[in-house]
Amino acid sequence: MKKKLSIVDIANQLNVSKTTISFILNGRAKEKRISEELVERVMKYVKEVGYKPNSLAKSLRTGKSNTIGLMVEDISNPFFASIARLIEDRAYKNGYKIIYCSTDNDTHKTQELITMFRDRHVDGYIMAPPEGIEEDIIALLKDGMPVVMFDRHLPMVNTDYVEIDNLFSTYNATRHLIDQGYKNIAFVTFASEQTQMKSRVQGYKDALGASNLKQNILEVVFNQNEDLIIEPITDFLTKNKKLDAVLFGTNHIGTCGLKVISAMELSIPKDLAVISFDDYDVFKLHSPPVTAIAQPVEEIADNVITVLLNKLNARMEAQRPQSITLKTDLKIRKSSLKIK
Amino acid sequence: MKKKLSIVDIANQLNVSKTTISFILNGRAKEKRISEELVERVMKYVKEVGYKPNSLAKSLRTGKSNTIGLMVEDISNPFFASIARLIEDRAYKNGYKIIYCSTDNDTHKTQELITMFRDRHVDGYIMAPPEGIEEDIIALLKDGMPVVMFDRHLPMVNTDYVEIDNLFSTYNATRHLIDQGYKNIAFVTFASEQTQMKSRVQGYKDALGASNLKQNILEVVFNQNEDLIIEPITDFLTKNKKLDAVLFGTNHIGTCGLKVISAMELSIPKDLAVISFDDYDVFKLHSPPVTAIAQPVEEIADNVITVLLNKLNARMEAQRPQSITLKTDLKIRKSSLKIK
DNA sequence: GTGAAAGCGCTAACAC
DNA sequence: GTGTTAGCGCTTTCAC
Repeated sequence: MKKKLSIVDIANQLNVSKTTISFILNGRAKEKRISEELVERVMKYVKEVGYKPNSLAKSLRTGKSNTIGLMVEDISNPFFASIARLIEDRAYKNGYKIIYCSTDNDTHKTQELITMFRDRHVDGYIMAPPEGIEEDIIALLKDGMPVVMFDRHLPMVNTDYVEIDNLFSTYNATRHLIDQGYKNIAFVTFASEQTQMKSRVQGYKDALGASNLKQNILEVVFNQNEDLIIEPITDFLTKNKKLDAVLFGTNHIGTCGLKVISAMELSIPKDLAVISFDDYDVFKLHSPPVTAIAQPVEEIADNVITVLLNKLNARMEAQRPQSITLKTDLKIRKSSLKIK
Repeated sequence: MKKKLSIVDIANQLNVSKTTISFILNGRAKEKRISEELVERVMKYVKEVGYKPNSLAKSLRTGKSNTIGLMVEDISNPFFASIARLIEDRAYKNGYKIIYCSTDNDTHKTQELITMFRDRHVDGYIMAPPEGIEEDIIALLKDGMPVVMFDRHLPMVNTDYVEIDNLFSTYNATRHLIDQGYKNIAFVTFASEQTQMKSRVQGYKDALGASNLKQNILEVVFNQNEDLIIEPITDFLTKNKKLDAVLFGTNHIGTCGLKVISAMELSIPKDLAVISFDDYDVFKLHSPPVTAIAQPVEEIADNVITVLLNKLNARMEAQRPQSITLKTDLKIRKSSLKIK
């Protein structure tokens, strides 16, 4: 177990002061007019012995940790998992590490996690915030921490966010069902005040309203336990036999919905047409393939990290918060077509 | 933006030395025989002003960061995502944070990531190691870092790992196909020397051998790009028309395989019976539902973190590395039954 | 151009 | 029982 060497060891070995080494290592040699020859000698030696600065000490001194805190609803949800993956890649490429956690949409848990992140001195925050966390975020911002939200935002909090056009997404999907001739269209969503869910409901309502159709909305609770989602949907579909189409507000609800439909032995789209939010393997491979509102995950991740890196690099000039809205893509498949 | 207070501020405010504060905060009051009255006064004040010790300084001093490095193949793969989620929960509950990354099974990338983790002074490593990383892990172990592997292990590296009984899993699945009357059973796997993949192939071979059946193995390359998996499978299935069953060696291959089968308009199980590794929504919801080898993800995560925490807490006594092997569960569904 | 030294906030050996 | 003090390894001001 070779002892870790420090900047002092290097300095002693080379008969130079540690200040000089520090300057050279931080690329400030030119600025400090350190001789090229010395720079080269130091660099060579450093590489030779494989010296790595202690990032902890560096962070303690500079107050920067080169770490980004990422908070998603649930890392095992495919939407968040892919976003996390893409953000991870981009962050590492820019010298940042990611610490992540799943909030479960739980305000209290999220508060604790924010505290943990603060403790660890993360340089910036990326999050899909749960409800009721406004105060904590505002406190963060007040202390000068960059925060970028995605998937949803908090109307009372003035910070950057990247979202999709939720309203148009469901409006468009609902219109598609109407155009196909469906008349009793249901919408299943989480009971939630989150912006994205509210817009999704609104888009659905708007589309129905424009055609004078009746609303059928089911709200389920957000929960890790699938049974708590499956049960109310089963109930709902059993009681509303007239429904001829259903739009699921999230991928998780969509997956659960498909399980219910399969258990009830309903035929898609003959008995019930289906559209779900988020496009992924379960929907693509389903028989029949399920029409889905595809979110541009790569674009979302790209935008999120770009916005955050900008803020991180330009801490000085407090720029105006940006809000970015991206388009979704309705992937039309058999599950939503009308059978003649 | 209120200035962060330090232990010195507390000490001054209370007219006590910072050592005393430190002892009290670290629960060593009893041991140091500090008066209960003082302890109470300090605790009360600390809570009142919301003082939080600077964990960076603490880490610098103690050499402990309370961080665990988690390396998976790909965080967006549902198997790894669920494991990560479970490990995350358990780790947080025990006061550890997780830094994670996806290795892409790329040795070079993994080396860089290990370096990053070392830089950040993680206390322990959890990883599903790619091939060729033996040296780096051995170096880690030599420096006294706890490393726990899962999903696979490195035969040349003597450290703890948690795995499933891969050999029996595929043996059993293959036997099931044979019992159903299938005779031309293929196995699709990643071209890999990793222990888990080798055992999976072996299990398949053993089962066939016992029944004197011919092997049909397709090896595809590990790649993020699905097309590079879909294409060879398409090719393979097109060229081997006699096949009547196929066993997919991982969930990702299984998903790709289903896409191919769907594109080729083969009927499951009439034209081709199917079994895949890993049980998740895509397989459960498929029509017909796909027989799958279910890994006990919770058990895996539990064991991994338990083993690691043990090592972390008992750094002194170098215990013998443990290897834990868990059982899988073959979920038999329609896709592998013989149609009469 | 280079070096000495202060200090980031904390812990722990040692002194009293 | 409590306080003094020496670092952990680094950056950066200021002096030469």
